[in-house]
Amino acid sequence: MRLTTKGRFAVTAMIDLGLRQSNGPVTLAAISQRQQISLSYLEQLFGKLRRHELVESTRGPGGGYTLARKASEITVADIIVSVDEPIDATQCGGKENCLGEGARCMTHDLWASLNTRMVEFLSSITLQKLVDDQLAKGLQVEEKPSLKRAISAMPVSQPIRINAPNSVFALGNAFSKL
Amino acid sequence: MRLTTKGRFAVTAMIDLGLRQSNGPVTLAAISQRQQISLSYLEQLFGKLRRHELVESTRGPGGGYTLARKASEITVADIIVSVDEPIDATQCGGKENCLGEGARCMTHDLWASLNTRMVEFLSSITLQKLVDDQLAKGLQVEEKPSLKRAISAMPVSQPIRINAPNSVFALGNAFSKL
DNA sequence: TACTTACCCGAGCAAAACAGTGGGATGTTG
DNA sequence: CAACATCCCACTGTTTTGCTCGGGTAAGTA
Repeated sequence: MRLTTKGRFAVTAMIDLGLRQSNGPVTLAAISQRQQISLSYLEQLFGKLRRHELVESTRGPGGGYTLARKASEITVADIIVSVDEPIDATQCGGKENCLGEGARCMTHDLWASLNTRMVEFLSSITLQKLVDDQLAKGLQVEEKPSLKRAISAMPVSQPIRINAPNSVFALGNAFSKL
Repeated sequence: MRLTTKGRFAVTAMIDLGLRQSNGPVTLAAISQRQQISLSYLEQLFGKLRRHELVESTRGPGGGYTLARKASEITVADIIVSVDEPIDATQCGGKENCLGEGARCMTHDLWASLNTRMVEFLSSITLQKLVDDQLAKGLQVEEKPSLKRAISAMPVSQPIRINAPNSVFALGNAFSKL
């Protein structure tokens, strides 16, 4: 489990998608504009997200991406491992007795447990939660009803624009040097 | 807050230090051998750890590094931010209204909260806890009493070698593909 | 059919980060 | 003094990041 800006981009894009997919597929071009992420980079990220079955794609005009399952069933951990993939934290290739004498290099057990704790933590945060946070923070999702294609079985879109507790920057300065 | 192998190296080295500093200063050369981390790389990491006042150095023969404060007062978050430093997760330089129209680019608040949650989590894990885990896992710290220098006010070394619940690899395979 | 939209895919590329090397300087001890 | 061990800086090679370009393919519209 690595944690880089790459994963952040992916999570940001997924939130954007979660916020707007109730109108039908969302194009990468739109996400690119709103979130200031290069289109080609988004394509690479979503290629991975699609291969990990977190999103589904629809080609052609009116197409774009939608979540492959409910936002409440997608976790931050899912997203991050999808784009950050491999990583072998143990650095000795997972071999036992990496230092001979049955010593086993410590990082083994150590990172095993720390890593699972990280994964557990990030698995406890669902995309739905992050989407709700954004809505609660006063973000407005502009309806774009100019859509020809009626997606089959469009789920009941959750109530939108729950303008709520302000304190927009309550945490914003808490890590100016992080 | 980034999370890479660099931070892992630092945490690993700090645990090694925490395990053995009761005998007096620990040399980087020794940590390098035990943990299989290049000496020069360790020097760089400990340079940062020292500048962040997590460790103290003693030069000359018999010298080495010791923890600057009790292991129970050093957290994983402390270590990681020391070596991983800067990172501006917001990508718009912390400016408000980064997209004009008072829109504020979402990543702002989002990463603020997710980041603080990460930091909170990693701050809840002390070095002492990790050291105890290692001891509990059956790691044996060989005493090296051939030490001439008696460090002033050597703290009472905690009981060592608490061979305890086995299950060494209970979690080890839980993330073969992480 | 032609045209547009939008996903798909690969090659490549500059900059940064990662991990390590080398050489030397400084300070401490015996 | 010599040995030790931190300190410090510059430099290297590899990987990852983040991005561009160029060309595909599938789906919808006229």
